[in-house]
Amino acid sequence: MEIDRTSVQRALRRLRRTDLPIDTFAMARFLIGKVLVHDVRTCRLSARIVESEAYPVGDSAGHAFRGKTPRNASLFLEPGHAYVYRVYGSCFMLNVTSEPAGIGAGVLLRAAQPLDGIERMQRYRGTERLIDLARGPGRLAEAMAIDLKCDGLDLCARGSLWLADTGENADPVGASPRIGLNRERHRILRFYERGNPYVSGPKSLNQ
DNA sequence: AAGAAGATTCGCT
DNA sequence: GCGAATCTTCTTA
Repeated sequence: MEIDRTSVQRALRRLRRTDLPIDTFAMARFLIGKVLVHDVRTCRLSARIVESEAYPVGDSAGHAFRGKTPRNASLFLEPGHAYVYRVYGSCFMLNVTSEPAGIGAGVLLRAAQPLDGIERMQRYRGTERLIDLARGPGRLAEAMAIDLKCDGLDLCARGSLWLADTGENADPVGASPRIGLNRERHRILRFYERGNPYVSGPKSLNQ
C-alpha cells in the first residue's frame, strides 16, 4: 500500500543523540529519509530529507578546514547540532554536525520533500510549486524558516527545531560528487534518494 | 584597505 | 544557458 506522506496524522519520533551515527559519511546517508521539523509558533513545518552532502574532517571545501572561527564555531559542537551560515548574500545553508565535540565537520541538507505547513512554506518561498519549495539548500532553509537564529541549536534537545524518524523504510540511496564546489570536486560525498523528484541537481548526477 | 570568492537562486534570452 | 544580486569572510590574486 502506498504510504501517505501528506497526512498530518504522521508518526514522528524525535531522534535522540544516541540514535545518530558519530561519523560524517554515515550521518549524510543516515539523514536521507529522516524528517526535519521546525515548530514556529502554532505552525509545524516539516519536510522529508531527500538529499545531503558530507563535509568531513580534512575536506578543504569544509568550513572547518582552517580551524575554528566565530562563524564556524557551531561545526565543532556534538553531533546533532545546527550549523547555519549565509552564502551569496541572501541564502542560508543548514548543516547537521556529525563528529564528536571539538571536531569540526557536518552534513549539508540540500533538498527535502514538504510535509506539514505547506501553505506557510509557499508564503515564505513566494511560490505555489510544491516541487520548488525545498529543492536546493537555500530553498530548503527558506521554506523551513531557517536563518542565523538557528545557528548552534541542538536538534536533539526539546527545542523547536528537531529531527524525526518516521519508521518508514528508506528508499535506495544514490551517491555522486557534490554540487557547486571547486575544491575537492571529485569526491563522492553527495547522497540522494533515488527516483525522488524533490532531489536537486542535474539528471546526470541523479542516476 | 581593498578585492575576490563563495556549499545559490532567479529572471531573462 | 548565463549573469546579476548581495554580503560576509578570508586573502593579499
